[in-house]
Parts: sequence; structure tokens; C-alpha cells
Amino acid sequence: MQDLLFDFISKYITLTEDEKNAIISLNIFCSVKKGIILLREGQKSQDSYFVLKGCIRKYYIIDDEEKTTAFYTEMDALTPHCVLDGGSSEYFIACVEDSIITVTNTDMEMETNSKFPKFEIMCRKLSEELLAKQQINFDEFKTSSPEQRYLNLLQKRPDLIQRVPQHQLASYLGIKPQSLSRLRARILEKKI
Amino acid sequence: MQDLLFDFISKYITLTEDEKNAIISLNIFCSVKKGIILLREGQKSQDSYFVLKGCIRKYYIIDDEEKTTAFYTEMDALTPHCVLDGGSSEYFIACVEDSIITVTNTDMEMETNSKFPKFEIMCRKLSEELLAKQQINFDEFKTSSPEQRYLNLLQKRPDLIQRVPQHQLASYLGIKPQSLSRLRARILEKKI
DNA sequence: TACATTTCTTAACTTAAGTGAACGAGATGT
DNA sequence: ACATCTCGTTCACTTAAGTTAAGAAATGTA
Repeated sequence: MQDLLFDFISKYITLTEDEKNAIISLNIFCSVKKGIILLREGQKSQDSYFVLKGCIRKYYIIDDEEKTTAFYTEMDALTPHCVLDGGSSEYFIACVEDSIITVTNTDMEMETNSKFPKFEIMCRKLSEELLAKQQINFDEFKTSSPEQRYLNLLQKRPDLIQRVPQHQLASYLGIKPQSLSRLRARILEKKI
Repeated sequence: MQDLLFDFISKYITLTEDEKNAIISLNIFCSVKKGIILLREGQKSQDSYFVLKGCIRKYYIIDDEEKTTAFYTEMDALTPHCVLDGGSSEYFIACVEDSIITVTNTDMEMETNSKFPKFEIMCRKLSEELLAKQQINFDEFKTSSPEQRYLNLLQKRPDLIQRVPQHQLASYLGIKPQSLSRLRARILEKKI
């Protein structure tokens, strides 16, 4: 399972055995059961998560309603956005399936960065890549209708539609569960 | 005008006079007239822009329609998202007002990063901050209706509503110009 | 197994956004 | 000075999403 993490890192930098051992000794691997809430609204959220296996989601509670804004599956990295407000989060992070993830906090990152300057480079590359991906996603979301978004998701992350509850998918698409049901019926209608 | 850039940089790292001079000698400052298209669909887009004064926007052309997805004003940084596709862009970048910006490309950044390791740190911090901001924006967009988005914009970037054409603002909010007109009328109605 | 709870779907109705067309104000050009 | 164009708004109509409620299916629990 550790190899998955090293495979991921190898996309950005090359690690020596020493460095690999340093990472392993940090003890960041974590097995999480479905339903577990990793982060609650209002908690300090300086942790980053990296999904080795399974699925976690980010959601808000607005007017007593859950609004899911992101799903993270295999090889996805979740970075906190409290870099700005400097503290507590307005969102939740929960485990959708039994998962294996890594959990790291800012302190650990700073320490590792100062020990191995290489890590600074990886962090920059990763941030830039995530930012670019995020921008593309955002632009696609803005420029398309709910139906197009669903069809797009069907292309890009077909697994999500299978492994995630419909009502969570709906809010991820920016609509209500009932609308998603209708929308899917409409698409089936068209295909026939 | 250069001082604005250094003010911005000073949020992330402290520059020596030598380093400042190195930046100035790069000759990255650029004055751009309203209407100028900085980047066309299909062009290689490895340039980053930083707005010192004025306003630039990013847009797509989908089914012969302009879809504006972002505005960048004073102290905003626009980073390319072709880090992924490795090449040409699907979007346009145009100048909304007469502006003063800096233009830098990946090569220059790499060179500066290797000369001054400090820059690597700034780039990481900036990327992380932009990513965090972007995530918050995206989440807000997803979890709110067009009307809420407009009211939110009115709070956060009231200047935009004044300085930008309505039809561009509409697509930025994910709706048609007619809907924006109606929505505004509806809000006025409520206030009375 | 039986019961409760959650999740998904369907339906009827309401509300808001999309569409196509028209109008007027302001800017631009000849 | 006149024609043209762009832009924002308004209107009537269509389409799709929100809302409320009900019931079926799946899941979890005693």
C-alpha cells in the first residue's frame, strides 16, 4: 500500500531509500471505516489527505441540508483551504467507503520540507497541478448545464456514479436529488 | 508601479535589492489596451499574468457563445492550466480595461527559481493560496443559486459589477444576460 | 423475521432560467 | 446627420429545476 504513495510521489520527484524511510517513519497511513467523519465544521483543519484506496467526500451543511462539493478517490489529494482564514473550517470531510488514506499536517510538511528541500519542489508542482485541474473543473462546471455536467461525469468518473449515493451526487452536480432522477430518466428517454 | 509587484511579493518572501533588480531586468511589465486579446484558443499558453492595474478576463467560445469564467483585477494572478494538457489552450484571455500587467513564462520562472531558491517557496505559497481561494469560490458557486451568487458578488467584488459589461457578468454567474436583468429586477422589487 | 430508517423514484405544482423577438439608449462610423 | 451596431432591458413563451408529498426499494437493527 505504501508503494502506491511512492508511485504517486515519483511523478514529481525521485526519492532515495533514506527519504522513503523518513516518510514511512512519519506513520501517516490510516485506515478509515465508512461513515467516519474526519473533519467537522468548526474544527481546525490543517490536515491534508491522500486517498490510497476508497473514497472520501467534502460537504457543507447549509440550511440543514448537506451539500457535497467534492469526492476524492484513489490517487486524489485533498488540501485544506484554511490557509486563508487561518483556522477552523466551514465544511465536513467524511468517509464514503472503507478507505486507506494518509493524513499529514502543516507542521509535518514544514519539517519535511526543511529536511528535504526536494519536497518543496514536489509541493509546488502538486499545488500547481491541482490548481490547474481545479480551474478546468470549475470552468467546465460554469459553462455547462446540470445535464451536461452529469454526462461529463459519466465520461470522466463513471465509477463515482456507481459507488456514491445519488443524493450526494446530486448536490455535487449542483441540483436536488429529485432533479437528478428526472434528468436521468430524460436521458434514458432520449437514448431509446 | 513596480512597487505594487514588490508589495505583493513581500507577502510571501523578503527580497534583497539584488533580487529586486534581477526581477526588474526581466522586463516583464506590460501595458495593454482595452480589447486586446492576450491569448487565443489553440495558442500555446505557458504565460502567467499578474494584474497591477486594470482588468482582464478569461473566456471560452462554446457554440458561438462567449462564456466568461473569470475576471482578474488589481493584485490578481492568472496561472495557465495547460500544465496538464501540455500545450494549447481552449480559452481566450482578453483585456477588459486599459491595464498594466506583468507577463512571465514557465522558462523564466524555472530560471529564476534555480537562481533564487526563495522563489520556489513563493511559488508554492502562492499556488497553495490560489488553490485554497479557488476551492472556496468553487464550493460557493456550487452551493448557491444564481441569485445568491449575484448577491455574494455584490458583497465581495462590488467593483466588478460596475466595471464589467453585463453580458460578461451574466455568463460569469452561469446564466444568460436576460436572466441577470430579471434577477436584478427581482432583487430591487424585494427591497422596496 | 419484523420493524424502522434511509434512499431513490415518481408525480403535481411552483418558480426561475432559457429562448426568441422587439425596443430604446448610447456608441461608432461614414 | 444618418445609418449601423452593440448593449441592456422587457415581454411572451418554453423548458427545466425547486418543492412538497407519497410510495417503493434497499439497508440496518432489534
